[in-house]
Amino acid sequence: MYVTITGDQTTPEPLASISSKITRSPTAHVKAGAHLYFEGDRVEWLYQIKSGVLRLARLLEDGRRQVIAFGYPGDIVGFPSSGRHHTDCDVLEDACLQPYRRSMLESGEGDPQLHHDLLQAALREISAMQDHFMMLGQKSAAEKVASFLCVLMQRVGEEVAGETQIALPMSRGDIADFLGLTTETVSRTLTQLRKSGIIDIHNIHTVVVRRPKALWSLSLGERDAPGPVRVAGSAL
Amino acid sequence: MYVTITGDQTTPEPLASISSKITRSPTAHVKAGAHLYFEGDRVEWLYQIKSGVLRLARLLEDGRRQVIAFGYPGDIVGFPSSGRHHTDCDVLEDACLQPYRRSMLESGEGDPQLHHDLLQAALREISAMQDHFMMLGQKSAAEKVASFLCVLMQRVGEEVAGETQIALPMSRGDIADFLGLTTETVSRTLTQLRKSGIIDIHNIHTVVVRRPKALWSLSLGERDAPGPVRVAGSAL
DNA sequence: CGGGACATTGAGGAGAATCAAACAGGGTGG
DNA sequence: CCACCCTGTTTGATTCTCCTCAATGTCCCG
Repeated sequence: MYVTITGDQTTPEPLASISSKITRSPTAHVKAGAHLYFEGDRVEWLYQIKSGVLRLARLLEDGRRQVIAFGYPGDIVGFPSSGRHHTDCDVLEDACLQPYRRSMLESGEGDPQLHHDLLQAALREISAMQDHFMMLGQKSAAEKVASFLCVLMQRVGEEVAGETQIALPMSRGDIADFLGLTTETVSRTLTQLRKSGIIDIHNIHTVVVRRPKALWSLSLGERDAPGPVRVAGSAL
Repeated sequence: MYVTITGDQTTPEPLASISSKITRSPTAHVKAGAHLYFEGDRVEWLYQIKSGVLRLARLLEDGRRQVIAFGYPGDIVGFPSSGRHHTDCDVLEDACLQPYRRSMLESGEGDPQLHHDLLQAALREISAMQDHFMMLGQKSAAEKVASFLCVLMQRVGEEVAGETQIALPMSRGDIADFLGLTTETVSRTLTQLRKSGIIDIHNIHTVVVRRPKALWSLSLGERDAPGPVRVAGSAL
């Protein structure tokens, strides 16, 4: 999952509908905390995520870390470069994965449809990463956090009592390293969104979007938030 | 071309050696200022750059721009997403391009070798973009500019009188929008590199690297620059 | 109940953006 | 051929966003 909010309403990351009927390996179940692979490992399998959440990250020797992407249902992870993994990947939330042999992507003998689908997934990946560049390079902290929440809302938001609820299985530090911010800035920004009545923080790992339009506006860098301000209770 | 300086000495972006013998279209020559395609255009062709420099960019409606990549010899541009271009592309320096039909990437009928090479290029693209994330999200202005110059040095540096000369066909604004900085910051950073004797600015479009090791150190965020400081003349 | 990891909040400062002004350089027209 | 202009670059002054450092708070798990 990348941050692909760019202004147009298009959803550039539709679920990859892999349509292979044959040579399907049994799905793998992995537990939170497990590592799928490390940078430099030889690539044997790609995985399509059926459920759960993964984290892909890259490290600099001085300790700085970039979270490259979060893997959500529908995403495919493990694209090889020169036959090797280029990120670390571990599990944030118990996941169910559909493995595909690397050869299905690179040669596709025996299943042209699967080969085609995996290739299309790689091309969508490139396009989504380009949008993510825009976010990393040009957006302010508030826009980044708002964009991040918007994407999650679209991808995995759950309707609860007429409002959209978002699970955040990752830590604030993960979000920070994903958006190019610090833990403190992410935390402060979320607090501000809460105080302005745009979101509600049910608990550390669950937020509720109260004013989706305002969140969307913020993600695009618009100053004023549309819609009525419904701050319940708080006299701040 | 992406900024792929991550600490290890590996060169993650070797020239793609497309080895097709058949169905080769004649090369196309395009002049500086020309547009190859726009965001949203239907993709008919991919291009491998034989000479010259291209610029790939994406715009936000409020005017902000992200330069996604510069296209240098060896690079392939035009990867489709849902059959369409996802960036604008224009020519910074007169270029010679080898076109490949989109179908050669997506189905590859008739030339499996070409199909394979284009796919590998797409996978290398993903990997290079991941490194670029690291740069955009985690590096300081000085590190970004130094990293940028290091990559250019490797890719297109010319040995002139024992020193490496780099051509910069793009504007400071282009560099800024590529690195997630402003024109002024890029300019100031280059000036600082000049004053510290690491580079020389022959003219606006040509810099000479005087102390490659120091530039490399800076790109990794190391405080002190190794090697003797040979500031000729200037008493600053 | 206590400990540890993570999150929030605060104060202060650094780095980059912004605003503004001078500067260079290349092309055009007189 | 030169003066002028236009665009892009450099430099300076100032502002402000976000980072850093530090303290406090909260939640989960043994």
